Amino acid sequence: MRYALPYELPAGRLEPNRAMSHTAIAMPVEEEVRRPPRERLLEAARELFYAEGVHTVGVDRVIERAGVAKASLYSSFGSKEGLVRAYLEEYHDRVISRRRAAAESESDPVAAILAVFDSLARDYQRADYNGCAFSGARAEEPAGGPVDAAARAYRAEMRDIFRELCVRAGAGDPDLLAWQLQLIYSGGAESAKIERNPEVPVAQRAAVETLIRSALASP
Amino acid sequence: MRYALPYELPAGRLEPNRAMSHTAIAMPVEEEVRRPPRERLLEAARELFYAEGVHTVGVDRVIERAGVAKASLYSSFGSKEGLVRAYLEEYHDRVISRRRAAAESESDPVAAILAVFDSLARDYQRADYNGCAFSGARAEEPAGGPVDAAARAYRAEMRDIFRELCVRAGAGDPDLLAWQLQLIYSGGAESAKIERNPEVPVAQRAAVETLIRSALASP
DNA sequence: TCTCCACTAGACAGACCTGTCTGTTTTGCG
DNA sequence: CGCAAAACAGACAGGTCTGTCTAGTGGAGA
Repeated sequence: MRYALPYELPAGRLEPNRAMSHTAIAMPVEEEVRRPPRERLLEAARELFYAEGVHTVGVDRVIERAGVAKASLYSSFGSKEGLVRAYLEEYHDRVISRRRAAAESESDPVAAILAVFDSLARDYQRADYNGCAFSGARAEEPAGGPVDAAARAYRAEMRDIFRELCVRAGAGDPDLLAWQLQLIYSGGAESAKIERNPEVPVAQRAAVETLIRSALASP
Repeated sequence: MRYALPYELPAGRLEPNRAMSHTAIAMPVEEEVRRPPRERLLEAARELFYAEGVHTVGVDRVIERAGVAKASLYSSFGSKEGLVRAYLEEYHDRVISRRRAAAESESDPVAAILAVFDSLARDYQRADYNGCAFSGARAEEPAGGPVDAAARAYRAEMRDIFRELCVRAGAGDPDLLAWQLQLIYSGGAESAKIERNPEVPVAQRAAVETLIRSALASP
């Protein structure tokens, strides 16, 4: 049925899509290859869920921002809950790998711990910083659900990163120090989210240094 | 029209209400005076909003738990948002006054700071502990709203409590120490909410002691 | 005893939200 | 070119949510 074209189809369809793929003069950087719906959905979900909360944002707003049909969402993720799961999974992997990269950029374990916190503090400067995605998502539903479990897994992995560095640094009680660092880590993210005050990263770094120094001094 | 009673009204009305105000044998403690709807609504809101989130819980569930008509909610609070505001206000006053009481139970400022954290740690042991109500409510809506402002006010007041104690304790930089204590405070609440691990209050207390000791040692 | 008035019970409107379904268009590939 | 699979647009069903409204009830005080 490609013969019977609607009357003004060309104009009507070229307007919303910013495709204009092949004009006479080729665009120098042709990076306008539309990424697949699944990726665009995940990106839209990341932006909207992170900024406004998982519950507040409806699927209609997600598909609108992604520029995708609703059926694509349900064929890719099964349900809104599936999209939320994928959103949190992507967040988990992305943040953990960035923190690991920060840690591995320093060979000295103490410097590595400070690099992890500096990596966190750099996030505070983003205009759209809104705290930890797990902390936010977890607040929107009662305890014991799948989001709760995902948040625990995320925290456990962060704590493992800290613990290994604390062992390598020779802390007297590496487990205790790892827990303490996680207190600062969560508290910093939460404080920066609500206060947006430059004192937060300053206090955070000073506290980390003090706690490490104290842990290294004890036998 | 009190003459024309519905057929089985007595049974129908006595069952849901646990009134049974005056039986033959008087109850020794007649504390069953039904508290006014506003109070019952606030109590139900506190339980439900705190446990499951402001957004998740609908007004129907609140009035059902309160045993109150919907019109009473809207005449007392104007809207659901009004009830949420009142819920957060009550939380603010209740928690702040408990922390102040803990601080004032000790004349030595360092002991007072530790008492504030012990007061927080006692909350962790409650079966229904679910973190800081402001942290939870704030996560359910975008930044810049009234809940955001209420959360900042709550945190500012807690920080004032800490700062005054840090000044009295003679900390080298009382502002910095107050910020550090708030990092531990928020991080402890968040960690205890998700992990429910007895290591949290242990690490919390140790971190507070270390940070205070370090702040007192510096000029 | 009578009269307000706060309260209760519940129906209802209107908005919104998730998830399904239909039909059309685009696109990738042989 | 031609076909099949994927993606699009959007209507729609069924449910839930907030907030309003009506009708009736009970108790306190004149």
